[in-house]
Amino acid sequence: MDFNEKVYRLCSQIPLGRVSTYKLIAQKMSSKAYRAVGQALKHNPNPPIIPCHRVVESSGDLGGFGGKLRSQKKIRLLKGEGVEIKGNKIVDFKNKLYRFK
DNA sequence: AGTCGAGCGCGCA
DNA sequence: TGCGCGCTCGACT
Repeated sequence: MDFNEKVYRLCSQIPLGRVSTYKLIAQKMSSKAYRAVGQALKHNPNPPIIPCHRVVESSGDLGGFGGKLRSQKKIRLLKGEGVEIKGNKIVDFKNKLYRFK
């Protein structure tokens, strides 16, 4: 089980209308390589299977794909899934946060 | 309170 | 082999 495979697995476990954070994912795999998680998702080998756009920063911000990158469409898609986004922040982030039980 | 720097793991040059 | 990244947190200001 490679590092990024775990990441992919966890991401795919995120229910519809929920989001998660890099930190939680890293902690779930007993690592503190938060950035590595982001990189793994960035390289994302299975776009349709892995909802990388549901993974955001722990502060509730979208992260790199929201404000910095031009991936505004992902936000649009995310909204369509039930995750409301205001600017580059997630509305009721804590409420929608999925903790990988 | 806000800013700065370090540290993790993987991918690419 | 070395550096950067879709980040996070602790320490200092």
